[in-house]
Amino acid sequence: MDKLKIILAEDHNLVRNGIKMLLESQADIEVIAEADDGTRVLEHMASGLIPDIILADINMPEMDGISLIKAVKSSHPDIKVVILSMLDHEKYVMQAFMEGSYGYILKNVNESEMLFALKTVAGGAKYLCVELTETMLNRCIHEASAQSEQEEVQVDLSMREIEVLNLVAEGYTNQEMADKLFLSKRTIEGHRQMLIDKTGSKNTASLIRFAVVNGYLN
Amino acid sequence: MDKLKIILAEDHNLVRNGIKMLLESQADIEVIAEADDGTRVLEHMASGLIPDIILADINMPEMDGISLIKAVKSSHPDIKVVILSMLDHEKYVMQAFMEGSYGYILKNVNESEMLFALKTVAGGAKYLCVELTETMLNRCIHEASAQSEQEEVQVDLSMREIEVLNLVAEGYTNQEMADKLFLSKRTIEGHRQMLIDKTGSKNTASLIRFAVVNGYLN
DNA sequence: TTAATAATGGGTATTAATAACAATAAGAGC
DNA sequence: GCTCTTATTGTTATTAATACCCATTATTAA
Repeated sequence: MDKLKIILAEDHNLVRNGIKMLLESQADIEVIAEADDGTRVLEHMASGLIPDIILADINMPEMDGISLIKAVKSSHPDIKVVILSMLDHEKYVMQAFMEGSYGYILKNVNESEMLFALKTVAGGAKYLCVELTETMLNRCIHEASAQSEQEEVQVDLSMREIEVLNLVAEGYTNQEMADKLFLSKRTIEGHRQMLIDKTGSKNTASLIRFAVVNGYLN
Repeated sequence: MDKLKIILAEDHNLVRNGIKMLLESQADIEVIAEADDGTRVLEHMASGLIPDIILADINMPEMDGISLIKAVKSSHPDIKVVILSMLDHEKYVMQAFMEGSYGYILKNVNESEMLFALKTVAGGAKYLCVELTETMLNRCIHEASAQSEQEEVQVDLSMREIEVLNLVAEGYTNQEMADKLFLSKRTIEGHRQMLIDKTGSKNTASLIRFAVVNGYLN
């Protein structure tokens, strides 16, 4: 099996050398080039150095990691970019993956995780470091539990009522709905009264708020 | 350093033996007990076999993995349960972590990921397997992009208008709001007209839907 | 089979909301 | 100082919504 070819892009010398030493200690990994900026990476590639993976700091002077992803994506779509970062801001994580990053790793990962990440990415999967995965999990759990705790209000509405409810929310008047549904205006009025009564609302305004909050609108 | 002590709970013999062989081939891991059901795990622990990690199938005959988490949590809160599963249903993943699981691993992971997962968990972090992390990432990206594409509607509302808007959504009539805010009923009517005009709504109903959807209600 | 319920409608009365014509006072910006 | 905007209020008219009373029909449950 060939060695995994990597270009390392990181503007701080000490950090770059440390990571390089770690990677070169592995028999199946080879750092074929280094760069202190995104533009330098593109220059390397233009001169024929084609890696499997680019390991890039998200924060570099001229061209940052995110911009580098875009540039690489368009010229060499099969090269995988992995972002290195000090920041655990979720915004950057999402942005990186949306732009096509294959990995996002905080700089405080240990050796084994870094190597595992590179092999995972080399295998075609995406990798998010353990610490960030945990953060994301906690957020999802939070959202899920917040959702489940508020969904106590459950009202049994008929199909017709839900249909009318949706039209009301779109701004239709009783007469318009009656014409649209081939019903009497009086019937629609009856449904609306039922909706207000069943949901315990005071009027249309509070009814619609209830409907949106509790997900009764398509 | 001591060996990592593991109890393996899995009702299918072949699978259990396979995993056991994989783990025992590692110098720093020891499978101290096996079980074909959650209840058997508790029996082992009652008789003095205390592991660092319990690796448990989510689907077992009597007591499943999730129930096992709860039982272990209450009697031995420092023991970490890692769930093994065939299913990639997100619901189970969330449920497992909400109950206090330390890991969730699909059965199709390779050896190195399994070992990495166990070491990560032993170190106190939570672990979600690469495949599921990717699924979750994709969902987050989806949500994020869906959010950003709809948030084009931005209306500049004054403090008063937002105040009135909230009261309207709570079901107050113009007269009630006028009394509450020490204003003329006619003033409230004016604000409501502005709200409808500014947001491009047809009436109160569509105004309130707009307000909830776009987050104008506290 | 009978009773209950949901969907459909009618009548009528009252209340609330919407719309379009205004004016005045206060404050911000030039 | 002057202008422009915003918040405030007025008058009047029309339209829409709400709240009761009720009946009929069809379907469902007991």
